[in-house]
Amino acid sequence: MPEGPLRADAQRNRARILDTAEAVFAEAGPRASTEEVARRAGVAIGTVFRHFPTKNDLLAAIMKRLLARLVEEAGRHDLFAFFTYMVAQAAEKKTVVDLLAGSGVDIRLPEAVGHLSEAVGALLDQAKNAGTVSDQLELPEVTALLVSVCQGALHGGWDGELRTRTLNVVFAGMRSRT
Amino acid sequence: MPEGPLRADAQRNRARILDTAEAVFAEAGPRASTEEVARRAGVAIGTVFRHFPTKNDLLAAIMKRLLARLVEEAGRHDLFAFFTYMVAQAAEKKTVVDLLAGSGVDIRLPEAVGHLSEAVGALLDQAKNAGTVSDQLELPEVTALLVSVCQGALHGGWDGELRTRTLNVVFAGMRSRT
DNA sequence: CCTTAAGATGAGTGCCGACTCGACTTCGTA
DNA sequence: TACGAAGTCGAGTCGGCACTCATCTTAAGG
Repeated sequence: MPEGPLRADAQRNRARILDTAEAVFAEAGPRASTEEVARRAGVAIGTVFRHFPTKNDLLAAIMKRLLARLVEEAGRHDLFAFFTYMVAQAAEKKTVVDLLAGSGVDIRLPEAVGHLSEAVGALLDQAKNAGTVSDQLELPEVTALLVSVCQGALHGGWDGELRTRTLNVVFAGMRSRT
Repeated sequence: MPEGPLRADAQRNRARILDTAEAVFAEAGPRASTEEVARRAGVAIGTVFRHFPTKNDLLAAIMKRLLARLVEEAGRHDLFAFFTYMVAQAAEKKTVVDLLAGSGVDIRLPEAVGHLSEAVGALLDQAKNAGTVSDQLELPEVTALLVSVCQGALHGGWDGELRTRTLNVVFAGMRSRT
């Protein structure tokens, strides 16, 4: 497996596979078969395995992209808006949440997750300075709440109304000093 | 498959299988194999399938027991204590939470879940009357929060400290009127 | 063009886990 | 104790899925 730059068609296929896989796993979770991904990407199964030697590699690649996007997105929101954004995304990203939590598949993306933590940490500091959250609030519980609420939204299939009501309770909790 | 009362040895095996399965699935989640359950219960695989014709039947039976226990437990706590109790249990009950959320396996236990909802509803009313939560707080978001926090605790593997801090934020949110 | 190595293909392999079934064992009863 | 029905056993079947590899195709430098 030479390391040089990919041939044009290989680049195209790789991108296609990544996009398709993201969609497939978002719909069906990490249990979806690699063959389904290949089929919907319009390539042979062997091609998928050429680019991503194991299914985990494929999942890891998707995760990395998604996390990078989230970090970027964090820069565009304040803490509350980012919570709302992530919960809204959760329903469409079964896999992200599942994997962020480590269920089923073993993937280690310490750096990628670390970057997201840092981003949330920045939002938290900013919110503290603005006085919109209690200054006793710390990163660990913020992260814990974020993951929790995403999981809940994901598995519970909340509608817009319930989502708002639930987030409002959490936000109220983050504002109030204990 | 006659319906009459079970033979003594069959009753023993059935109970053994249920207990073992609960432990196995609690440790490894619903992905654990039926054979593992049989092995650890000290019975042949065929025996498991005699009592529970499909794996889902087995999972459903476990869920029903667990939910019944939770409803009973709800009677012994107030709303906040019940939250705390459930989160503490979550780590040991991978399967309950997973299945409450419907991930992976399709099981419908409308009545059993309904009973749990009722029980939480009762705790909520009681808390409202006691003035320990906002009277604008409604059952749907309470349930959503409960499920979320259990999921979070389950997947995140919170330690005692973090668990307390996180729950305190949620409790503060439930107390404060929006 | 022509060459050639990177890449694509897809039938095939091996494994694992849910579920079956005919032979065997045990319980409960008379 | 003897008998039949209920229950147990576990090797075997079956399907699904991750992964392989010999063969064919095509991009890209000369």
